[in-house]
Amino acid sequence: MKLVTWNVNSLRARLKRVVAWLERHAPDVVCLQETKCPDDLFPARDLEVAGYRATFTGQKGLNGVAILTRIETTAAPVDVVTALPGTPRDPQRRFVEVVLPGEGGAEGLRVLCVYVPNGQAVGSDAYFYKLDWLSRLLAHLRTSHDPARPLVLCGDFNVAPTDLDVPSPEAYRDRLFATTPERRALGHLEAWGLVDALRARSPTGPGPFTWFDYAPGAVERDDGLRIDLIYATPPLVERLVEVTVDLDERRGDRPSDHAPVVAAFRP
DNA sequence: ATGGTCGGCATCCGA
Repeated sequence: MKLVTWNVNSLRARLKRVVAWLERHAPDVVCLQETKCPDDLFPARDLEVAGYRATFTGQKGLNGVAILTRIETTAAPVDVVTALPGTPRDPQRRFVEVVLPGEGGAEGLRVLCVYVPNGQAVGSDAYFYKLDWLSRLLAHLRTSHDPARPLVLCGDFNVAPTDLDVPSPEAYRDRLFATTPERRALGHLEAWGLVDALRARSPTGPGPFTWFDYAPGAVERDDGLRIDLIYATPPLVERLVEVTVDLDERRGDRPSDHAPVVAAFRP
């Protein structure tokens, strides 16, 4: 089973690249963030032609997430949730969750796809919204899910989990994406039972980075951040083969500013 | 030492 998480920075602007990528790699599960696409304009037909079912929630201009599943290999999603549980309802479209039923009574896979708020600047209202959003995500896991079951939580977390995930720990000390409260929030997710899949297989750094600024030369200088993460519960980590960052997809003509992160699992 | 680029939407904002 191959799963990818990818912040596409506008699905409609990226559609040709996304479809070409899906045809080249044939992933079974695809978690997309920043689709920037209202539901009535979501390119479901184009994705279906490419062989994928889509579960999505979006809004005009900003945010938006989707989970695509390969029709040929994957059962239709059930138990769909399209907003981060909790009150008040989050007005921003940043969360989608599905269950992919297993074959012949086998246990299914729960998939959560998130686009964590950026946070704008340390100490800003947006920063506290980000921390609050992460604590609501933790509360949802604690109240509704079980780390002993197969579950993946993946997406753009807008947090570099450790000093291995930034180019220079000194330069990033207490900066947005690397502050203690942001990292503590990820630490709580890990304490609940999630494992950072890439770091489990690639224990040294710095990097690999998944996001690079559009400013010229950022990719060549390897001046990025690792903020696109695949968290998995232990029964899935047991089946984890490898996790890779497709840096090629960050190059060339009009790429997203994020590279796809791909995890392969044994059946 | 500074600031560079995108996408969506409207001539600026968020990233």
